[in-house]
Amino acid sequence: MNIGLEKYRHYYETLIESELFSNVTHNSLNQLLEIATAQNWPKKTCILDTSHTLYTFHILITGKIKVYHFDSANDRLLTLFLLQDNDVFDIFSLMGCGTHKVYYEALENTEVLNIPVSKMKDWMKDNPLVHKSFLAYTAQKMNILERYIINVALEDIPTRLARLLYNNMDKSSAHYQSICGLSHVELGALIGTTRAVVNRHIQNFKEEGILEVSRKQITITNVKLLEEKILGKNV
Amino acid sequence: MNIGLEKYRHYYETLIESELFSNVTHNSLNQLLEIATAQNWPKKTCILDTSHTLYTFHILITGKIKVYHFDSANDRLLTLFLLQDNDVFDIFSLMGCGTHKVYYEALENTEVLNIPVSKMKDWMKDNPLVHKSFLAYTAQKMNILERYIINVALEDIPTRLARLLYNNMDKSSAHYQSICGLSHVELGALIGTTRAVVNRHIQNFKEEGILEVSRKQITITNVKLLEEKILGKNV
DNA sequence: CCCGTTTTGCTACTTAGGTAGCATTCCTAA
DNA sequence: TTAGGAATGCTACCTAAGTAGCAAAACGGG
Repeated sequence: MNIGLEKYRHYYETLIESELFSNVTHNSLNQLLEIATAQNWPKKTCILDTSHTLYTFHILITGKIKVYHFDSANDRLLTLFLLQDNDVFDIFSLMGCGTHKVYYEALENTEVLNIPVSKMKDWMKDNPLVHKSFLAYTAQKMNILERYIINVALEDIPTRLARLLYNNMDKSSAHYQSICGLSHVELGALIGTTRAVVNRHIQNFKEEGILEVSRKQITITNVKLLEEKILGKNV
Repeated sequence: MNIGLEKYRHYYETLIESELFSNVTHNSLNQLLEIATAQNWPKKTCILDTSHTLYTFHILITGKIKVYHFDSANDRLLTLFLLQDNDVFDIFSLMGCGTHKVYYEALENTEVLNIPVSKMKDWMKDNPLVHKSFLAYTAQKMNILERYIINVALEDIPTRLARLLYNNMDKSSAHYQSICGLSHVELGALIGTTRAVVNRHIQNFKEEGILEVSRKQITITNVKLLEEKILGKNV
């Protein structure tokens, strides 16, 4: 990797903390960084070429990336994952599962490491232990998907919306701000509906005193009521 | 394993053909069979105790098992997977992901191998290469889930139903029978709806000349029309 | 062979959610 | 500073899908 020592150290520190590379030797990690190139994806960068991730494996260092599917029949997006620090993509290309039709978009300024898939495969062959942590990682993602599908198939939109807000609530701050910076279109894509419907229910929540809104900003004012939305009215 | 030589050989032959154990030595495979106990699950056997799979890992030899979630709020089932030969469950318990709330039901007479999770973990430690094939296996399952969620979130029920029938169509036989032996309730659970709605659309398909029905038996009479249902009316 | 259970078919009703369209507010880049 | 584009709020409408309930048909164990 052709970069300054500081940057290099930054990447190294990030990877060493990742569970994916926890049982990799100092030496191997350096070898990984050797075959990687760093890249900056400014906010709104889109990867619409589905074959791109077929040949390049990515490690997300900082930032946020949306993985989504586009359905041309009814012109709608569905966000499958929000990737953050230490996420990697795409596992499928390492397995030779063939293309899967997903697109990527940077929701924030994002730093990624690029690694040619063939070289990544070689590196993994030299470091067979990583398969175990990659397996754990994949299982975790699969668990998220499983809950996702249960929500979409069996729960109504108020419940799904409430859960989305609840899970992304910043409990540390006193303000309980949730999913800052996402428009109603993005919220809709995250729960499998349209912006109009999201807006409708946000207005309802507002009337019920659950939250307050300003532009691209939702503040939960009554957490207890929000929890009730999720648990169902009978609880 | 305390069984006759023939049975043992049967299990051995089954496992050796599985992609999951393709790069395992003869010796290791025998060790695996040593710690396993065979069990027969008659049709309709249910595993409703979610902690069961937390302590016992299973390899499906022959038969068919439904993995499903139950939603008490609206009294509905959602089938997440149909497991067949050489499937294993549950990967999550090997990863220590904690319980995930799914139930199991044998849809046919089913032969499984039972292996205590702790012993399975030990065995995997001795055979680190299997992590790679388990990773590939999990990725494959995840891919199925991804398509599942896209279908449920973005497509209407006629399309989902058509796809289900199409994917399970027995193209080898001249009769194009689909998902034999499943009731409308089961079909509903497979696409995230209720039996009444499934029946409604099956009647529509029948009127359109796509299929014919008899009890627990659907025969596709016009594959081309069925394909059009999936691709959308504009194609 | 018969009785109870399961499966299926169908009617009628209700409603959540999708759609179209427009006006207002807010932001930002030229 | 301003023009154009996002983002939001809201109305009205429509339809797919969920629900309840019932009856006929088919099955299967005793």
